[in-house]
Amino acid sequence: MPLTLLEPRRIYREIAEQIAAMIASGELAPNSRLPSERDLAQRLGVSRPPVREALIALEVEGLVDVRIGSGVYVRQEAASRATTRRTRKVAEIGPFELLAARRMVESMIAAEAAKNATREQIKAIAETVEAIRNEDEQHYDLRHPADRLFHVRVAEASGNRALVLMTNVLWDLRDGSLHRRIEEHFSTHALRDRSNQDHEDILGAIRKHDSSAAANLMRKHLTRVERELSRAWPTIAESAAVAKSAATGKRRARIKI
Amino acid sequence: MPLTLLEPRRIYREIAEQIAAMIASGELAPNSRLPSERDLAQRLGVSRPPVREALIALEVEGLVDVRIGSGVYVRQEAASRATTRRTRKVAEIGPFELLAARRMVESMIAAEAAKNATREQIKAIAETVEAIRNEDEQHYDLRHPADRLFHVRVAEASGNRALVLMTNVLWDLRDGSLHRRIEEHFSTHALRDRSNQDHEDILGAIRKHDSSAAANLMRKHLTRVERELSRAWPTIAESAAVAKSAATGKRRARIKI
DNA sequence: AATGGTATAGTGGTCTTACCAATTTCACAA
DNA sequence: TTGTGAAATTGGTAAGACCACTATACCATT
Repeated sequence: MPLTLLEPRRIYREIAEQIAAMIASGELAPNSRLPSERDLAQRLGVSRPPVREALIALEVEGLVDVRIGSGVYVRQEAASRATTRRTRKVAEIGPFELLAARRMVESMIAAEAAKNATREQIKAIAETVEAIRNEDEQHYDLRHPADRLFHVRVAEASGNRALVLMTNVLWDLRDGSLHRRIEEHFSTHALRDRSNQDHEDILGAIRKHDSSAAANLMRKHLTRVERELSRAWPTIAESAAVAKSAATGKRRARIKI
Repeated sequence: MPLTLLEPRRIYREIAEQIAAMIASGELAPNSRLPSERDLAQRLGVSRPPVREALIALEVEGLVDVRIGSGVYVRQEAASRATTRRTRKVAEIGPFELLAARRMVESMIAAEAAKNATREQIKAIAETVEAIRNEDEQHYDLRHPADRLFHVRVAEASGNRALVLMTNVLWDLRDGSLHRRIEEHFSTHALRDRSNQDHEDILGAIRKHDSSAAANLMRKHLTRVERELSRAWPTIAESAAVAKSAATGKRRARIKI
């Protein structure tokens, strides 16, 4: 019998959720002022601290603007931001969906990097390739921050910080539970060695400023990862199914692979 | 004489900043436990509420994990997340840099949308085109949420939520002060009409499932916007220079156009 | 009439104290 | 050795108070 794993109720989250919903629905218009903290606390039947914490959470998310001595105001872009937030959280983006996106975005970035990379940037990329190799020989099993760093450095070589941000956001998507499970089952020496080879090839193309080669190699790299992941998928899915059955209700993982 | 516009000190931000720095520098390792709230408060010479607010801010940013009755723990991916956070905030990404990125990313997304769009998704895109036209005739001056919605809907038609997220993140970058100034000076009927025409053309290509045409039209659309922006740039830069001279110290806008 | 000062009420920021609920620890008993 | 339960620790919330800042209206001066 699958038990419903419940999460502790934290008032500040419920409050933040309510206010965010009101902003998303337009009930709270941009630039409008929220009730005072004391008012909100009284109306919600709670004390001030949780209300303040909720408002700070919304402030960090960029939904509201706190002006000392004046009040809390809804930001212009709050409504659309609330949407971004939901895309990120509501349904975890599966590994295949993510890899498809990365194949498109990162191959394009690699081409751009080959076009614009400076000597220093190429050197920085080479360092990460070296770091991954050394890491592998000793304790290859860790969560390889160097792998991410390689792709981020490539993006930096494009000279466009928006593209760097794209790369970081894509990699941040790997934090979900399913992705973590993959990390466990999907790290063997053989796979790592081939990835390292791919990285070196990409670095070579960037070094020669051959943008189409860089794009193709990056695409090939990610296609290969996808292929190997789909091969290993049955094993992973099995272990994931167990965890999945334990999660129910609101917490159910709505994962589209 | 340029005056330094001062911002109110908010203890919770200073605390959060300190802890985030310790995480980024590795001083606080992943999975390690932070001192208790009471300890932190005492060591920092403040009371508990500001400490809690700082921790909640870090929690919202995904840097730490709060476990009731146990303690506050540094998340695995905290270090790299801190980097993403910095890319986003440290230096505002300028309009030309952003447009360059959008040209690459969104044209690719448009191609993908043309490939995979369903009838419903095409209809949804058509609705936004219509909405923009109606909006223009009445009060064209507002911040056109429909424009953003058009591009988001196109991304949704790609069938890949990671690409939707990319689009949203790119548009969220337009919140900075400089971008806001642009909105003011860069909205004329003529420009709007041409954008609407572009949108209709893109919609047409997607409808025909002509992916290369969709990509080309999207690229053309953004290239045109960039061209017209660079034409209007002197006026905008002038008004921006005034505001810039008022911002000093930590708040200086490090804008790379 | 315009300007600058001032009083006052409202608001967010912080502090203090206290208690609750969940977790963890650990000594003690079976 | 293995449970078991009480105590200590930790985060969550409540209540009340005070401070600093903002906004507004009013008053005095120019």
